[in-house]
Amino acid sequence: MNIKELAKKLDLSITTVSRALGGYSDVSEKTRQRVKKFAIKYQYSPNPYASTLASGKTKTVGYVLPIYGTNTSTLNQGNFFQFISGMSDELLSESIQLQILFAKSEQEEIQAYKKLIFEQKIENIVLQNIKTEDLRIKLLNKYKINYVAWGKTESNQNFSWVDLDNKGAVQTITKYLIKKNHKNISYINISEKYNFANERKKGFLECLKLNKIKFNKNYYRSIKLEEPDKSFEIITNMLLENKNITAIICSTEFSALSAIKACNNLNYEIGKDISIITFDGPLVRDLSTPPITAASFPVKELGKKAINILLDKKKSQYKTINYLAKSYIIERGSVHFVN
Amino acid sequence: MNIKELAKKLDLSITTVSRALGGYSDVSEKTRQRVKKFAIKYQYSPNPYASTLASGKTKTVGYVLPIYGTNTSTLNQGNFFQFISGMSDELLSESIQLQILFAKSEQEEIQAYKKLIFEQKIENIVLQNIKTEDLRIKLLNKYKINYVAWGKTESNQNFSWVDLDNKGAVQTITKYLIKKNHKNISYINISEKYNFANERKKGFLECLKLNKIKFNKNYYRSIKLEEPDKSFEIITNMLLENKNITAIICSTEFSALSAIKACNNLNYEIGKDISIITFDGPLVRDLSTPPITAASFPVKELGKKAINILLDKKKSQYKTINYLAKSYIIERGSVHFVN
DNA sequence: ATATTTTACCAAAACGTTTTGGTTGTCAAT
DNA sequence: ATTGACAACCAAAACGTTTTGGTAAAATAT
Repeated sequence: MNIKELAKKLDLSITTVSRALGGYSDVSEKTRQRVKKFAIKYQYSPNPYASTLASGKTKTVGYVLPIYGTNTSTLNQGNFFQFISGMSDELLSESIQLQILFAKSEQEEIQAYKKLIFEQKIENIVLQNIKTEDLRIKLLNKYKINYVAWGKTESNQNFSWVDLDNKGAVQTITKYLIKKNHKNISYINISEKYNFANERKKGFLECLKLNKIKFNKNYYRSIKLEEPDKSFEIITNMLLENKNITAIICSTEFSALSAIKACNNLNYEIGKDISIITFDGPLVRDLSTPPITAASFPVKELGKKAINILLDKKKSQYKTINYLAKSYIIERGSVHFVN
Repeated sequence: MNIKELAKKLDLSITTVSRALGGYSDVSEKTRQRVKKFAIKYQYSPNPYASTLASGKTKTVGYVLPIYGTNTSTLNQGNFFQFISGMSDELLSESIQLQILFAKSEQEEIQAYKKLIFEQKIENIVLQNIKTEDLRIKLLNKYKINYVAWGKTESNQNFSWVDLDNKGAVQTITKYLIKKNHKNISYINISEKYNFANERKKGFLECLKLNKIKFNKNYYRSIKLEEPDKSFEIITNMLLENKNITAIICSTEFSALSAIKACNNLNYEIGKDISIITFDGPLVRDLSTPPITAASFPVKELGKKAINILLDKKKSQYKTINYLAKSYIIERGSVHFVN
C-alpha cells in the first residue's frame, strides 16, 4: 500500500493525502480525519526512503559507540544501556530512528562520523566520551551538523551538552571520606584525555586543598579506557607501595571490582581495613561482594535530555543548551571510619 | 556531489556511471577505472535513500535488542557486544548497515520486528534469544523475510541458525564435576521458555542419568531473564535448604556472581567448601573474586557466521544453513575435589 | 563483402514521497 | 455588485538513484 493507492481509495489527490498526514493547515479537519482512518485501515506507512529523498530530512539520529579492545572495555559503559534506553524512550514517541555505528579504534570512530554525515546524510548526532580537546566537535561544527554531546570539552566551547556533574560528585565523595577521618585517599581514575576524568581529578585536588590535605601523587593512578584489565595489577602495586592508604575512590565500576579483588588478595577487609567508593552501576549495585558505596547519577534521564535538546525546534542555531545532572551517594557499607 | 554532476565531469551518461560503479560488465574496464578514480576524487557516494528507493534493496540488516526491566538484565548478554562486534566486522566489509531497535518488553519486541519489516522494508534480520516456541519465526516465514537466528526452537523448525552447543557444554561441565566426585550438583538456570536454557537443562539431566545420579529437583532453580536481581535470594535459600550441595552450575555470569555473594554470605569458601562453574564472560574472566571456572564459547565468531549465512547469495531459499559452536572449559580454581 | 555478434554506451522510465505554485469556490468587507 | 481574503483542494516538478530497453560502432563469422 502506497500513497497513490491510498489516494485513489479516498478519491483525493496524492498531495492532499500527504498534507493531511503531514499536519498541514490547508486540509480540512474532516478530510484529515478521514485520511487518517484510511491510513490505519490499510496499514499505510510512508516509505521512509522516498520521504527522506523528497524532503531531504532523515528522521534519524546518529550515534557512534566505541567498542575498543576487548569486550571488557564496554563494561566501563555499564551506563551505556541506561543512556540508550533514555534516548530510545524519547525517540520512539517521535518515531525517529537511532542509527548506531560501532567503532573499534579512534580511527574507525572518526570514520564512522564521516559515514553518518556524508553517506547517510544524517543531520542529528549524539556524541559520547568527550575528550578535553575533541576533534569531533570541530568536524561537526564545520559541516553545521546539529548535535548534542554527553560531556563537555575543557575549553568549554560553545555547544549543547548534557553531563554528569563530575567535579561536584568527586568533591562530595572526597568530603564524605574526609568526614570519616580519611587522610590517605587514593584515586583510581581514567586517562585524563577524557574530560570527565580530567574534571574528576580537578574536583579531587580542589577538595583535598580545601581541607588542607597534601596531594600525594603516589596515591593517584589513571587507567587507559582501552586497558581496563590492567586495573588489578596497578591497584595491587599501589597498595603494596603505599601501606598508608585507607580509602580508594574508583572512577569506574570496573576498577572498583578490581580494587575489591586486589584488597581481598592482600587480605585487607573492605569496610574495615580499607574503604572503597565508586560511581554507581549494575555491578556494584547488586553483584559485588561486598556491595560498594557509590555516587549515583540519573543516566537514563541524561539520555532523555540529550534527545530533547537535540530535537528542540525552538532552539536557535546560536543558543546552546546545557544540562548538568547532580549525584547523590548511596551508602552500602564499604566505607569505614578511621580512628 | 551527486551522480549527475559526476557524470558531467566525466562526460558520460548517468547510466554508465551508475553501472560502472555497480560492477556491470557492459562498461569497459578503462571507463570503470576512470569513473572510480573520479568518484574518489570528488568524494562521491551514492545517496542511500535514492538508491534504496530505486532498487528496492535496503543494504541493511535489522536486529532487535531486548532491554527488559532494569539495565542489569542486559548483563546477561555480556555476550551481546561480542556478537555485535562479530557481525559488525562482516557487515563493514560489505558496507551494509546494522539497524538496531531496542525493545523494553515482549510486546514492544514484536512491534519492533513489524517496524523493521513494514516501515523500514528491511529484508534481512538477525534474531536473538530464541524461545522453545517462537512467534517471530512464524512472522518472518509468513512475510518471506530472509533471517538467521542465534539459537533454535525446540521443534527444530527448518530455518538457518547459528548456536552455541548448549547441551554439549552442560554435559561437559557436569561430567567435569562428577569426575571431581561431586554428586550433589545444583543448577541455576534461566527460565526454560528460552530454548538455550531448555537445552541446558536437558543436557544436565541426561548427564546425571548417564552417571546414575538421581536428579534432585530441590537443587534446580530457574531465574527469569527479566529478574536477575532475584538470583541472590534464590540461591541463598536453596543453599540453606540443601546443605549437601557441593557444586553450583550457573547459566549466566550474573547468577554466578550472585552465587559468589551467597556463598560468601554463608561463609562457604569457594573452591574448598563449594564449587561454582559457569559460562564465560568478562565478569568472571577478570573481575570476580575468586575467578570462576567457566565454559567458553567463541561468541564473536558466531556473530560473523550469522552474517555470512544471512548474506550468502548462493543460499537457496529452501536450503537452510546451521552452525554449532563447541565450548571448552577454562579452569580458574573455583572447582574443588570432593572426598 | 555481408551478416551476425559483441562491446560500450545512453535516454527515459521508474521508485514513492514532499513541495511548489497554482486554481476554484465561498464568505466577508466595501 | 465588486473586491479581497481565505479555505480546500490539486497537477506537476523535484529528490537521486537503478533499471529497462534500446542504439551505434567494432569485432567476428560466413
